[in-house]
Amino acid sequence: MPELPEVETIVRDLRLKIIGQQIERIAVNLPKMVRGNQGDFASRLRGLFIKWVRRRGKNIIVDLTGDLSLLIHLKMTGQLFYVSIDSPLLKHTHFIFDFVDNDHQLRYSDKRQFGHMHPVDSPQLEQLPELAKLGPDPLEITLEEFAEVVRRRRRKIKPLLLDQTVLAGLGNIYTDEALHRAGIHPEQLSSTLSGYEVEALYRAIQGVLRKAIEHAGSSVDNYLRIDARPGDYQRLHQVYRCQGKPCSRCDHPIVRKKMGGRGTYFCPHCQKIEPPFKHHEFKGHSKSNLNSKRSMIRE
DNA sequence: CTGCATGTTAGGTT
DNA sequence: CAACCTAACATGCA
Repeated sequence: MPELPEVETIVRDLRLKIIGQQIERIAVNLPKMVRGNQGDFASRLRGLFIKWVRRRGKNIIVDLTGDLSLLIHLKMTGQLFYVSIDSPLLKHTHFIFDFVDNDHQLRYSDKRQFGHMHPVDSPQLEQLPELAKLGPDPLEITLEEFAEVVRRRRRKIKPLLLDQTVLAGLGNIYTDEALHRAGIHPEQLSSTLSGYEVEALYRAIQGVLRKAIEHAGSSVDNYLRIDARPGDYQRLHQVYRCQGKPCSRCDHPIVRKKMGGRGTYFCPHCQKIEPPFKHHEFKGHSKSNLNSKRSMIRE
């Protein structure tokens, strides 16, 4: 569940709490959640100071002294909490970090145990396949670069946007929200998008992500902020888990459809699959082209 | 009991 | 090589 806006919120909140702190000890309740050498995880990190916290796609990177970085991926149900040592332990708490001279703990809990923590020598971070393979951040890519990747590939647009090697950070919620905002059908072939549609999609992705970060992410199912408060953006979802509700733009009901194994939410009325644009048809001024939204959009 | 939720990777097929 | 499909991971919920 945690996608770019949720991970970004966690990273920003963590920065305010743990930068400069020294790790006193770590309790590892479920060693298999550690990637790399499980045996020396706690001893390797003990005594180190937290220098910085950052995000790469949906990964959290905690940079420590001693040229060590801790790579954390929450996958679907991972949660990080920074809470008082007195606060009751949640059921699936797998790691507890204690800090020197501090009455708060950093806790990692993960119901389904898909997430992981991975200590890596900082200089070698970028060579890790899981980071090296990631595409550009959707908030940093330029329109030109975005247009290039979208048009060079020949894939349905939704799975393309979900592919972390193409763009790093979008998940199921924000692809559906962005496609709705741009008025593009999730199964539209990426190579058939007009220049206008590519730009609309680019702005929709960035607009949705920025808004979602402003609202501290979407709390559906699992995600909570590090102080256990929920995010706020789920109230602003236009399509995700809104099946049956009227579309905010055209009033037609939002539908849910299984696509490539995942739930996909869209408005079949204002997100239509457009046929590939053919220049010679346009030059001929065929009636269907003149009357379609597409021909108005294209030069 | 069944099916569904979702991120990612592995492995296989087209 | 690219695109696409399914299974797997583990748990809880309707």
